[in-house]
Amino acid sequence: MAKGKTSLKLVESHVDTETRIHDDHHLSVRAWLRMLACTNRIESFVRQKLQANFQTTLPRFDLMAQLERSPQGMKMSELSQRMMVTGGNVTGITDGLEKEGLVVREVDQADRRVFRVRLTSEGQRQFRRMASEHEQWVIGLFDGMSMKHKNQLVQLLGELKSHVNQSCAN
Amino acid sequence: MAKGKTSLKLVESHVDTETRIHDDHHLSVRAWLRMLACTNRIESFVRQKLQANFQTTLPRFDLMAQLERSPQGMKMSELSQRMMVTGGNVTGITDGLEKEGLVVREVDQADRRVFRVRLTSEGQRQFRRMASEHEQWVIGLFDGMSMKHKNQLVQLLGELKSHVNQSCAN
DNA sequence: GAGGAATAATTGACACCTGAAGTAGTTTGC
DNA sequence: GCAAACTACTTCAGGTGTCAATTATTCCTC
Repeated sequence: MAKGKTSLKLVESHVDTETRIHDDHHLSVRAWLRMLACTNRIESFVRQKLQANFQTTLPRFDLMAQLERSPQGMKMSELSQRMMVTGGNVTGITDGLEKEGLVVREVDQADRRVFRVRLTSEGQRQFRRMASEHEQWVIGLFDGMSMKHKNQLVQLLGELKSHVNQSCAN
Repeated sequence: MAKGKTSLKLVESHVDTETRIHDDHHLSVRAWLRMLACTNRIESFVRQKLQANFQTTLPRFDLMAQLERSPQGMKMSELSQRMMVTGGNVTGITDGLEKEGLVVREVDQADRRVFRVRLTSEGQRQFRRMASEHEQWVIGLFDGMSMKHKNQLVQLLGELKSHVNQSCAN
């Protein structure tokens, strides 16, 4: 099963017709499409910024974000779990970052199947610069929203997340 | 700039540490990461279902969804806009669907630069089956949520979307 | 009505991403 | 002890995605 990057771009079209959907039964679909629209816009924005300001990509940034909190390094399989992507994917992204000198693979002497990946000092420096900007971007995007509404949103999304997790468990 | 499918999988990790973030300044980041987590889970679920039940993918489904409302066909560039992806991408997805006999390209006599793409009758049949199931999946995922909360969510996301659009406009 | 700007679609290089198959090292159970 | 089962990682094929360059056609202006 391939998983093209962005996908579920039912978005734009449904967004266009969103106003025509009145049936309460469709409330779920509306919520979903609207959430998807928001997510895609924000992701796209962050992606552009990362590319323009740091010549890097979201997956690379994400992997570095994982490593930044584990100075002792992480196993490939841990990265895979945390990032919710397949192992093969982690291999590829790590290859790229290693080639750029931002991370290193180190064999684990205790278990020679394992690679511990960690940020180089260059990688750390670079990530810290990116992370602080990244936070500003996100804050900027949510800027017009009141704290109360942000809180409500966090609540509702938390509720949704748990429902989704239950449904997916099957 | 490459755009790996899923990306922004800061998700899982941040989700894990979410509870440790208390600073109100980070409310935006929390909301963002939580929304991303929800979206990714739902997308992933829908993707799996589409693959398992119909041996198709989300982008293909999305493209067919566009065409379904335009029996007279759509230009490639229209599809590109609606789906919010690049033209080159539409070319590829259309190629695949055409190969499977679900859509056809027809040259527009009025403007010979243009291809009109439309669903074949086979494509229509297949899409309708998929669409109704798709709706059920989404409704199922939102099932535990009260109508009131769904409405709130739709409201808040609408607000967010307009703020994001403004910020991105620059 | 001819040349240049604009538009429609494709192509190619590259980066993700997945699932499945393959390799190498560890554990387990008898 | 040692074969089978398991685990960690890589590799490969295939479907998305992007951007930049190319081709073909149309529009626009003088």
